[in-house]
Amino acid sequence: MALDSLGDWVRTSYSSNVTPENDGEEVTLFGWVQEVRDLGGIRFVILQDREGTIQVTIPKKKVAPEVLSKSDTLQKRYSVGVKGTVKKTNMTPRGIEVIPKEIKIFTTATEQLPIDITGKTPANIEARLDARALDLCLEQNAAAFKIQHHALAAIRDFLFEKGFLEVHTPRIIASATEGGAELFPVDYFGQKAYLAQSPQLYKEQLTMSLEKVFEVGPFFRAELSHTRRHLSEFVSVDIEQAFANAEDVMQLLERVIQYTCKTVKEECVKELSALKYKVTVPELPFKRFTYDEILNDLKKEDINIPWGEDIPTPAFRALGKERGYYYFITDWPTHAKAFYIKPKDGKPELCEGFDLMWRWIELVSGGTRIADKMLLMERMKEKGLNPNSFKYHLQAFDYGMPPHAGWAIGLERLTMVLTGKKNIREVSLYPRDRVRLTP
RNA sequence: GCCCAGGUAGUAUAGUUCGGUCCAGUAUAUGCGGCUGUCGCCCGCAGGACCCGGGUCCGAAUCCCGGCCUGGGCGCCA
Repeated sequence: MALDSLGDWVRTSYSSNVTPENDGEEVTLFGWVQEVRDLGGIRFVILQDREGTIQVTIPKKKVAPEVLSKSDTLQKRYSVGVKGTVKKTNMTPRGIEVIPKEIKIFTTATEQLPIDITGKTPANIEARLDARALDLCLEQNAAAFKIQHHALAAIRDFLFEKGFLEVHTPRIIASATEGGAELFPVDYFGQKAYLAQSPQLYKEQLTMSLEKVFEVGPFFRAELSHTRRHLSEFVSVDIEQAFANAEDVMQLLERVIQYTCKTVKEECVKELSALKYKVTVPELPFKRFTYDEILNDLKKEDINIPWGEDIPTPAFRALGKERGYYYFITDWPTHAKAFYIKPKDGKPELCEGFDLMWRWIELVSGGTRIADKMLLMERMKEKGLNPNSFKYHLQAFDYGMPPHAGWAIGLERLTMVLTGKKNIREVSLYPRDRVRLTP
């Protein structure tokens, strides 16, 4: 088939911008054929673009022969341009249709698509991810990413307003940031290096100069996790603030979350409706429970966690909804948290780390950090880490490390909460997990 | 890494209990034909599948073993 070029055509409107008030006007639309319904003497072509769909109506005896013959060849997913006249009508849900004067076909598509794009026979997540580029052409599948965009924009707005600087730290590092989690090794000009699991140490160092920083970016964990809420590559929204403690950054966090929910609820009406999901804006302050309180509540449910152990997922599920959807857990046992979390003054078995939970999902973790070099080295040793491998980090503590605190939001997990998606792979464009490396 | 359940046309499913009724049914998609107001259009026709390897058996989609993959859960982790 002879394909058309863009030529001098310029889009005048997205589908959603055309309203009955444009009756009689000429528009140039770009997009894709979503569906062709041919009734014999009349043909309906549903044109889709990023913002929605619009009906192009072709009364076969009334349009120009070139338009008719072009429209004869149209198939699903052809990339097309339509120049035509807007007509007010009560025959379509939108109250308008477009009668074409000229149609351009830019590219074609295979006859048999790998997934059903009309939504009549929804595909499984696996088939969808294998054909992700096409999968995202479905409104309800793209919706989660539009919501993620607005959520991240809200977070950025809020942090900029509070005086945070956006920074970028290395993804390629020489040694483990935190110990614990498994790292992906990479070859760095013959040296052994790793993909970063977190910006933790760098963002802490930046508090002694830039004071309030945040970073949004991907991080990598080589864990063999097999759950609905783990990815090998995930996006973290990290902040770190000088001259602040856990309570300060918890207050910042709950406002960030509230503002984000409010923004998404207001700006993503169409997307939320496509997802059939409602976002509720949480009240402030979020409830705060200590680790001991959670353990006591679990005892009432006949779940006994020995003091000092991490709280397993089934225990969180058992706690039910009465805790509210968002809640903090504070006062964790020091040894259950990372080495850089500050033990409580006068009660060193507890620490100033916290988690923000959404029901049973850990959304955010954070805390007051240790600013004292000797104490930090002590904690490293207790965790079985060798302070020598952190010498570049530790030297920063010789130059006036301020008291500081911070947190990290798992962006995909937040997106799950904002979209109602139950599998984290739905809210990652091209998810990477233990077995999936493509597309 | 462990436990449970699975893997059937492009997609989604029925059939597996108790091997023969299944050269595998249905919907949707695709192709061809028809239809002037559809919007999950409708009608007719056509082609299209039992995850891979091995085993048992007269006979395997169905039973057994191994592998790979998927869903759910656990662990690890965040």
